[in-house]
Parts: sequence; structure tokens; C-alpha cells
Amino acid sequence: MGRPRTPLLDRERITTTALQLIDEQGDFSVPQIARRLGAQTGSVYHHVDGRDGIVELLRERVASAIDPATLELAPWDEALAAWARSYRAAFAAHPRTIPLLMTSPVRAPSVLRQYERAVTLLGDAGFATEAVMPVIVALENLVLGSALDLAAPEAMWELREDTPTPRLAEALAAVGEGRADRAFEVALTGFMDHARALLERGGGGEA
Amino acid sequence: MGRPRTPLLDRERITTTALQLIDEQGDFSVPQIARRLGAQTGSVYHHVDGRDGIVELLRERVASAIDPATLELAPWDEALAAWARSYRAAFAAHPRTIPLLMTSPVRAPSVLRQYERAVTLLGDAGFATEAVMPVIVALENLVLGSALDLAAPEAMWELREDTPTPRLAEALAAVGEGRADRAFEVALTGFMDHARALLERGGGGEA
DNA sequence: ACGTAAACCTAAAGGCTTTCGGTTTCGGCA
DNA sequence: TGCCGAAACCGAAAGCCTTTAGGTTTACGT
Repeated sequence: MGRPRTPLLDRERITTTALQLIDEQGDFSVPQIARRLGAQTGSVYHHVDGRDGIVELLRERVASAIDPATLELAPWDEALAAWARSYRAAFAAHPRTIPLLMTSPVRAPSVLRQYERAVTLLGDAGFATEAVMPVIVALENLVLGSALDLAAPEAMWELREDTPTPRLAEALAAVGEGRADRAFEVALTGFMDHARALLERGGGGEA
Repeated sequence: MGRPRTPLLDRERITTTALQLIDEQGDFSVPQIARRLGAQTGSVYHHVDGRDGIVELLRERVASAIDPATLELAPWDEALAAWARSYRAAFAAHPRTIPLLMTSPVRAPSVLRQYERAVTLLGDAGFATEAVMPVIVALENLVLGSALDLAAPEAMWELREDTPTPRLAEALAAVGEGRADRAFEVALTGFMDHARALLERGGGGEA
């Protein structure tokens, strides 16, 4: 009892353990983290700003795999597409964090900075101010939706015997891993085509 | 104590109360529902298959506002676009249910039937089997993402003073309600263009 | 009229988040 | 070297949640 000779807990280990738990079971809890690290539940709160604080650490950890250099490419459309691919790859590595991160607002400074850079990129490219967020949010939905499907292809539809849905079952069975990657590329191409058209039409700001 | 002369609880009232709580606070719990209906917590479990059962009832309730007749329109692209608009309107009425419904798999028979019909529509239109789910999921992301933004425009980014993000703040402030509607129409148009192109290119099934 | 099923209650187990005070160790400073 | 504050952990507790089990009263069909 009392302070241990070698520390059991720190933000790094707490984040790693939470991420492990999510990869395994799709969720985490503070007592679970404490047990895995050989500490008591309350001790975790000395390192972290509650459960929500852990979620923000997870957001930073996962988002740190996004390559910020992509947003410095030129022209803007290549930068945006490269950012989207890096974004998707980062979340595809830990897809079960997505429901957790989508529920709570973004607070992590490092992530906010990335969005700030993306907004600047689109603004400088000529998009109207009011058109910027819709474009970014649409891209975000495309990226996260695709990453979620990658790991949970059939998990989102729980087919039941009492409700026959043969075509749905067939369509679900036809979705493979390689095809999910191609589906993302196709969807991204469509999105970029649309974004370019929007810009040429005058930046998307007019009625 | 004992059975009351007039029933306090039924699935209808439980669902309505849960929906009220979500509209107000963004979440619900079984004890909260019981308190509002003047019953004890345990009693709710006699009418409903646990908390997850209530979530499924919510899914049915919200989805019941989607007009199934849209999927019977011709040609297929008008049917899909009309379905998307009806879909969005239904969730825009109760946007805070979206995080709840996206987390758990779809079990509700009435909702499964709608998806079965949508899959059939696309299959009959000529889409390759393995291309159907990507198209539907992409449309779903577009619809739900848009509905979420409609109600939570700024709630997803919690700006902090210690991390200056002036362009992001500016872009967020420029997103109004009317503009969100137009942004959805623009995104939907882009998506439909893409889907049509995919079909004409051979149904989206080839490598 | 009577028995069964429905609707509710009380109670409780077990989990979670969060806070608070106590105890030991570490690190810097005189 | 000695000391003191801060850091790191424990123990305990409050208050919430989900879920189950058994008891009691009412309603309904036979």
C-alpha cells in the first residue's frame, strides 16, 4: 500500500490497454483497465480526466496514424484524397473505436489542428466558407463508414429466421475484404469528382 | 401493490417515453422510463426485451416515418433518391437517436424488410450483387451524417481557447439550417450521379 | 366460481463512474 | 544529509445503471 517503487500507471499504458480492450470486445471500462494493469479502479483517475478523457486519448492515439503531410500536397484535390486514404487506413486499424469516437465531441487539440488545416486547404482552394464543413463532413462520413464496414461487414444486420430477407443475405455474403477496398476507392473517386464540380461551379456558396 | 386496475406500462408508452428522454438529454435509462410512467424499474422488463429491446423499438418507431412507397417508384434512381429524402426526414425529427442506433445491429423486422426491398430494387436495376451493399451503406452514411449535422451543427467540435482554430470556427459558424438542407440535396445529387455512372459502367461488379 | 395468466412491486446481485481521505515513496532543496 | 511537498497508489463509499427472482393483486376465460 502507498506509492509503488515502480509506477504501474501512466497515460500511455492506460491508452494502450483501453485500445486493446476495444479491439477485443468493442468497449472498455475503467475497472477493466485497472485490473489489467494491476491497480485499483480509483488510481486511474489520478492520470486521466475520467472516462471521457480516456476516449479523447484514444482519439489522439488512433488519429496520430493519419499523415499530416498529405494536407500539404498540391493541388488541393490530391491533398484531400491522400488525406482521406490516410484517414481511412488509420481507423481501419482499430475500427471498433469508431462508434465510441462518433458519439462524443472532438476535444483533442492535435485532431482539431488537422481539421483546421483541412478547412484552410479548402478555403484557399476557393470553396465558399459555408460550403467547407459540408464537404469535410461528407468526406468524414465516407471514410468512417467505409472503415466500419471493413471490420463489421455483416455485424450491422442481424438476420432473423422469422423475417425472410434472401436478397439482403445474398448481398451481404457478396461483400468481401478486397471488394471493400475497391468500394472505397470508387466512392472516393465519385466524391472527388463531385467536389471538383462544386468548386468549378463557383465554390458551392450560391443558392 | 399487485396488479393495478388500469395498466401503467405497455410497449407503446415505453417507446414514447424513451424517445422523449433521448430528445431531451440524448440518452435514456430504464429507471428513468419507469419513474416517468410511475412504475418500478423491474416492471419495465415484463413488457420489453431489456435495454436493447427498447433500442429496437426506437428503431422501429423512428423508421416507421420512412415512406416505403418511395421504393416502388420507377425508375430505380428516382426511387432511391426519394427513399433517401424520406429516410433523412424521419431521422431529422429525432437526430439524437442516431448514435444509439448506429452502435447496435439492426434486428427489427420492419426495418430489415425495407432493406430487403432496397437490395431487390438495386439488383433488379442491374447492379452486381457485390456492389449492392456498398451503394446502400454509402447512401445510409450520407443520410445519417446529414441528419446528425442538421441537429448537432457545432456539437461535434468542441473548440478550445488553448488551441487556436480560427478557420474551423469560421467554417462552423457559416453552416446554417437552410444551408444544411441544400448541402444534403447537393450531396445526394452527387451520389446519384455516381451510382448511375457505376451502373452504366457494368453494374460495379468487375475489378 | 375458480384457476391461470398478466401486471406490478420489493429486493437484490453485480457492474459501472466518480470522489475522498489515508499511506507510502520520490525528488528537490536547504 | 535531512526534510517536506507532491506524486502514486489503496480502501471505501455514494449513486447510478442493468437484469433477475419471487411475491401479491387483479383480470379473464372456462
